[in-house]
Amino acid sequence: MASESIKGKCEDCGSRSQSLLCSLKGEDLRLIDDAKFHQQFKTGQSLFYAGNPASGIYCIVSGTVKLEIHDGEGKTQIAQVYSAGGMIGYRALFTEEPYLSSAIASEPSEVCYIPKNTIMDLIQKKPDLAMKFLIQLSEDFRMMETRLHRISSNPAPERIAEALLFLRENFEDKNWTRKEIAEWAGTTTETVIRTLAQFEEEGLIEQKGRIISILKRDVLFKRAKISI
Amino acid sequence: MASESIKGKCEDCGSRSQSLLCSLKGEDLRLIDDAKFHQQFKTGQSLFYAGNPASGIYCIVSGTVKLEIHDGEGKTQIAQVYSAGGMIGYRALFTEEPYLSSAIASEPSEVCYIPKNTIMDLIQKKPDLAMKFLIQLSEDFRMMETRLHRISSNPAPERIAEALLFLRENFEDKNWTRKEIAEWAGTTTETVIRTLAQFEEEGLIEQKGRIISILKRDVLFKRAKISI
DNA sequence: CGTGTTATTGAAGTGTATCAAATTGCGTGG
DNA sequence: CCACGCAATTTGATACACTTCAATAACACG
Repeated sequence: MASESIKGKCEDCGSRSQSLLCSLKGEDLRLIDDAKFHQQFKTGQSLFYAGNPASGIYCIVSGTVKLEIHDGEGKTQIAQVYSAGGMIGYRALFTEEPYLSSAIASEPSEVCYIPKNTIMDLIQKKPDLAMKFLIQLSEDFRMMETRLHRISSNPAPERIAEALLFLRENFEDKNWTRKEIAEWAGTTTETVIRTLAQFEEEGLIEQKGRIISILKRDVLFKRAKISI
Repeated sequence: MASESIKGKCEDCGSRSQSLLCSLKGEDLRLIDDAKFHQQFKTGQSLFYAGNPASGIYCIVSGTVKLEIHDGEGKTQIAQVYSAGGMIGYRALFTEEPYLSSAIASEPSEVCYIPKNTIMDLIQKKPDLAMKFLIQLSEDFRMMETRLHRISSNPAPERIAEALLFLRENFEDKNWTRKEIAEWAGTTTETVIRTLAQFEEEGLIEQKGRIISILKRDVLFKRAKISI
């Protein structure tokens, strides 16, 4: 199980500035402060599983958490990834449905859990908070729509190039496994390995053991067919 | 170009009851009534194109409209489909980004265009309208996430079975072309045709010319691996 | 220092896309 | 109402990208 630690204050939280919720001030911030639960997760541990009822949201203080969708045959798709300042499961605030995906810490992570009703009360009080959620949701939606199209219309090398870029640009310090890259790109570990070898041969990247360095970012972008 | 017609009243609109927006009453409804533009589109005509700036939303009065994403090589993906009561482009209310997809009438359709600021004023006035949008967006998001996973982890026959069911259950009276089924399922027209022939051989469906009848709905569901 | 995950390589099979060409069916205009 | 034209459908042949399975090597972790 995840370990609970002594409550820190939102005021002192390093990722507060990036977070939609915790950028609140004064009285409002204190409400969250009082209601939240602070937890730590080791790599591979799960915040929640698909099918679990959703009763609150998770704000990431540090680390990286991935949302995985599993099918019956062991295939896993990484639907989304969040790091410090990110907010997980907020869609559940507005629907009664259980989680669609499982949340797994991809590296040691600190997380604050905030109960649903705390947020809902806040939204009642501050209607412009709803607008912030709308903006966030709209952006996430757009990204999901883009991925749907890319995954269904691009061959594996394009998707892998895109995955490399996306994962590196958004999570600079993290080293992703080939399995994770595959699960993000919607392909297999073996195909990722073979494609990375190809990219290395072309001088686009360099592999030192498990570490991947991007050498020609611009060429890789072209390869990923990212124009938008 | 689409033809504009004489303004009807929202009060008299047949699809009002199903629509998030038009289920408003009294004064609020009248605001929309005054601001809206009523248009008609023939099959294949476009409401807007990907890349166009978004300045309002479209409410479908009758007919069917599909959102298509195109890549550079002529491949098309149907991202979403809406019929009477549906609302298109509402995500644009909350972001400044241009449309990601093009909206095409899939059969003769009546549409009401409502300018962005009319909606935004209403949300200011009625904060719970924001909540309705949040709910709608959350549901659409969930569906998109589900599709992403399905498209990347299921082989073509599963996806086609799923497409058949989805398109039939949600748009009963409409006959979809094999091309449209392919564009929804993320495959090619030829594969759809061959797979339909297979389904027919198995007695799951029946094809009379361009019309597809579903004979064994439950078996088709199993085939589509829909459990959730 | 073992043990399990991650990475790598090879061989084989196949699902699907692609291309091409013929046919059917539908809507439109004469 | 019929004929024309175009789009939708169909079928076949071919190619190959990718998955799958299997077995080994390298690495991280307790």
